[in-house]
Amino acid sequence: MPLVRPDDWRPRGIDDLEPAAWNALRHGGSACVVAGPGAGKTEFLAQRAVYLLENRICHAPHRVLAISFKTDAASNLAARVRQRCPPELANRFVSLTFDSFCKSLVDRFLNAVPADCRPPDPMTSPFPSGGRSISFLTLARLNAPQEWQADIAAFSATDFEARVVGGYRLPLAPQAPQSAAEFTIARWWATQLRPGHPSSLTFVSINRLAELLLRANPHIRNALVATYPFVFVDEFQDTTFAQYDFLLSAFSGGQTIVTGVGDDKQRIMIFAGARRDAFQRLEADFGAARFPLLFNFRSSPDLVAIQHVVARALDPNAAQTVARAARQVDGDVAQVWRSQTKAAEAAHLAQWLANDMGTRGRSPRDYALLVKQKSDDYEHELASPFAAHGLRIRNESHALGKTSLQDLLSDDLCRLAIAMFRLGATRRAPAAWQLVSSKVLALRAVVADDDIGAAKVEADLTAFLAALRADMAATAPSRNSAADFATRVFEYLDLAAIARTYTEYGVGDLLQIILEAFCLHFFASADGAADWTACLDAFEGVNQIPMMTVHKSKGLEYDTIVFVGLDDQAWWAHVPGDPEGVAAFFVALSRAKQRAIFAFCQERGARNNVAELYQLLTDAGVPEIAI
DNA sequence: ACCTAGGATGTTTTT
DNA sequence: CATCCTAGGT
Repeated sequence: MPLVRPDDWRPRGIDDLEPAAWNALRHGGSACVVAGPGAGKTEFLAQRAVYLLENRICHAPHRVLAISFKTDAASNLAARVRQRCPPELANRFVSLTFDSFCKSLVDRFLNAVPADCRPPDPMTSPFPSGGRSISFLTLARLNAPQEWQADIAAFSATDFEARVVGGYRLPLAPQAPQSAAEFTIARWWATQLRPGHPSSLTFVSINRLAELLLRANPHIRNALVATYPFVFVDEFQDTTFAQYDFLLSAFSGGQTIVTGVGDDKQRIMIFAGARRDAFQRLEADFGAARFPLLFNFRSSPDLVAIQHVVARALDPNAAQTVARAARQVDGDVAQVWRSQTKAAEAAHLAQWLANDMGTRGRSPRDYALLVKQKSDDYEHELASPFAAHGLRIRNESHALGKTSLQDLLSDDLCRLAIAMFRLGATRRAPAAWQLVSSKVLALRAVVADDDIGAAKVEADLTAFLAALRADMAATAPSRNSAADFATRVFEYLDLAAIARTYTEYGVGDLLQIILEAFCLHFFASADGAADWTACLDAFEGVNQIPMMTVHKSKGLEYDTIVFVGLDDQAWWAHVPGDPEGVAAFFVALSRAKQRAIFAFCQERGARNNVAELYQLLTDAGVPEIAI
């Protein structure tokens, strides 16, 4: 394998890399970088990007393309690279999600999509129209020739799109279906692309159209390959059929060096259509070499030893990782808590958390409550026992109309409104002012060099905020007063201008969904708040203990995690021996920097199906304590 | 209007 | 497995 050695290069912003990371960073070909929990995946990718750019291994005008699954992962990686190298180099680091990359290709080269598959311009919002999968498969079967009906009946409604459509390449020219799969896929496409109708393409369709576009237009593919000699793919173990096939179609052939980073032991998205063999395919199709990273910068040595027991259950050849973080707590780093009733469990948990925060000087954000699913149920059960100890829970998935707390809090309009209210609640909020003034200038369509227009808008904004501040100071928070102020702020911002200025609110009903969710959450946060700052803190979850599913916790870390509901009821879908369940358990355990607690409550259910998970803890020497 | 059996759903992201 | 939804019946 070719090695590139620009010799004196040192990592930026950190002291050093582990030896395996150096090897992976300097490797001249494609690579599978196997990075367990706490290995510093994002840092590795950022350092490799800087290495390639600074040493002109990726020289202008060539670029490094980093593909992530989630927008925040893509933006975190981009921010890390910007911190680590000069802007003229960082500008050639392109960090996108799979879906935004595919959609940008289809949008840009719409007319190069073969005509019989070309969606109308503009494409409509690719969010799931919902609830047609089952009837769709039934209908397809009823319309199919007799000999294909049995095969079609065997397709599963839950993953037909991800596995079957996602793994299928559209033909360059229309052709008659040759199999049950092709027949059903053709019917499926007929629901996506209806001539004369506004199309509602899913993300899988957009991916397939992007793949077809590149295959049908070699000059576009060649330009893409020439632009990006280096491609990074984060969380490679979760690559779906469609995503892998896109990567293969677009970038295989030897010109592109692909770096896939991930960890099969954290492969928990099979149920949603991820491939089981993504890393093997990367080795086979791109000649990728394997580089297992061995350091764990997150968890204390005692926790790393426990993680290793679980890791060995998932992969008997799993290498022993090297703990680089120090232990900060006395006593057990992991325990199983066994309780009889949910009430006893909740009371003990609340008291223990309140006490631990007090004695160790920790904040609620250092802890996390992890659950398998249905966090709303656990939130309802735990909220009042926690309140009795002065603790509040921030349930990331908390339902707010058609959206959730986490989606509301990351929404641009919500952030703008909250910044307005922060400025209404307090004089000093420079970050909020920065955000509000720039967004309001955009909403009022003030162009960059229009100083007079900008001054007028800012004067108007200042006057609005001064009046808002005076009235908020004179009014206690309540559902009613919150409703009045919300109306006032949204009227000032001007919803029509918002729909005009930000494309995401222009189509579909996102604006309505966000407004409804904002009101629900804002009114609830105002209810009983001592003052407006307390209301806004409650809204944003300041000083609240995060609660989320294991799936959402992937990539995050906390001093102490408490897994609530390690029982057969919560793990109803788990069949003993299924690696995906053990992987979910591994993800939960490996979020902890210092301590992991597993709460078992007899009232919640038995522990026969999940006995193997408790056995792993027992094997690792984790004690069980009756509470 | 109400009952009931049977089916879908749950762990997810994405412009 | 538990819960919610809905088609089809009264």
